[in-house]
Amino acid sequence: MNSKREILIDTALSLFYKNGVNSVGINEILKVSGIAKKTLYRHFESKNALVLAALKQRNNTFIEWLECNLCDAKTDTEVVKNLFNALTNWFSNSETELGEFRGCLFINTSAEFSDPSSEISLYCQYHKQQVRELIAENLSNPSDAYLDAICILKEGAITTAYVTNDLSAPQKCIHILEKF
Amino acid sequence: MNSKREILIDTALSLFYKNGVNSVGINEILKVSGIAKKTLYRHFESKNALVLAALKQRNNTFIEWLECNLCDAKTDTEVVKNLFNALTNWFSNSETELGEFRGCLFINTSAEFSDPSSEISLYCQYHKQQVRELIAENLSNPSDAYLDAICILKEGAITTAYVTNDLSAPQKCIHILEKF
DNA sequence: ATAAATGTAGACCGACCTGTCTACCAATTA
DNA sequence: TAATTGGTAGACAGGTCGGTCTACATTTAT
Repeated sequence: MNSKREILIDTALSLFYKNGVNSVGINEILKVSGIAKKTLYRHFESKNALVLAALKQRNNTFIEWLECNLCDAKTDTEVVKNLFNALTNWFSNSETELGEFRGCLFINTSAEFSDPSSEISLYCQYHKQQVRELIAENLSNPSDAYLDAICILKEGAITTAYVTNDLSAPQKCIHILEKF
Repeated sequence: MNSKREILIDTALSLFYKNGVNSVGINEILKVSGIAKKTLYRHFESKNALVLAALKQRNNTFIEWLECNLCDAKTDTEVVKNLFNALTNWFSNSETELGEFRGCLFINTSAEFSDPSSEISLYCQYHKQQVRELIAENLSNPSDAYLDAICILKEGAITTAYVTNDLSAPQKCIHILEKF
């Protein structure tokens, strides 16, 4: 019976994403999930372990979501369009499985953890690699330069949308890549 | 005599940038700066006020630094080159006045403050506008699309460099913009 | 010289943090 | 039936948080 474990991860993830990892205490997660502290510490040896589990969950959800959005593209330009249209939907809260847009959890979490060699920072880095590989798999023989451009613009779109509240950033990225 | 005030801001800023705003306590700032708590609260009514002052200081430093890097450009492509070369220098810790690279303080701080209408989040947004305007001033009749491209790529370069540790991102941005 | 402002040192407040522990309950399994 | 497992509730420990306050020292201005 690992349903408690899953409830803990789901609750933690939604709170972490909404308010930031360091701003959410264990007790809040317990209160919201209605699970006892002892149970949490049977499943996770520390808060960091729970954070890591939540990041992994988010990574799975996100990769799956992105996969679905890219898979039906027939040309490279369609992949790009699908990718950035998907971002637009995410930013405007049309993708329920991703939750209310609050930037990228992995960027946000990296920002909170100053040690780049910590397990958590490394996992954030890993997530970005995963996304990059997924995009690469959906392109036909992409050059490194093209892939780099897509990925940098993707990060730029996420950051711009979140910090400056400009939801049109992904559409601008499509135009930029048209000329590439 | 506002030297104490300045010391507090400088100390707070360097700690905030290194470790994140929420991870740095008032007491740590006091210990490092060697200033009494009462003095801090005479100058600032709350920690948030100190955070805001530190952000303003960072904004000034950053804008000044960027201004110096852009001002001697003669063509638009030179402005772009100067901008992204400056980012490269920043990321590789060759710009002492910006401190050891730990991403963008304003992006990081936005990530920590979940309420987008808070004064702090709004100031982060303001900073990005300031940078955009500064870039615009150094370009000759730039189209909105061109300016958008530069700014999105800039955010992408910062985020990519920080999260995935790819210091070459700015140079890739130059190539992307060459084809624009 | 006197008064006001600015400073230091740090005790203290109530709240919250992660993590441990006791005590008890319910369900499954040998 | 007895024992094990997984659960609840929450006190507790040791520490940090932002912020207030007292008591005293030093500087500045009138």
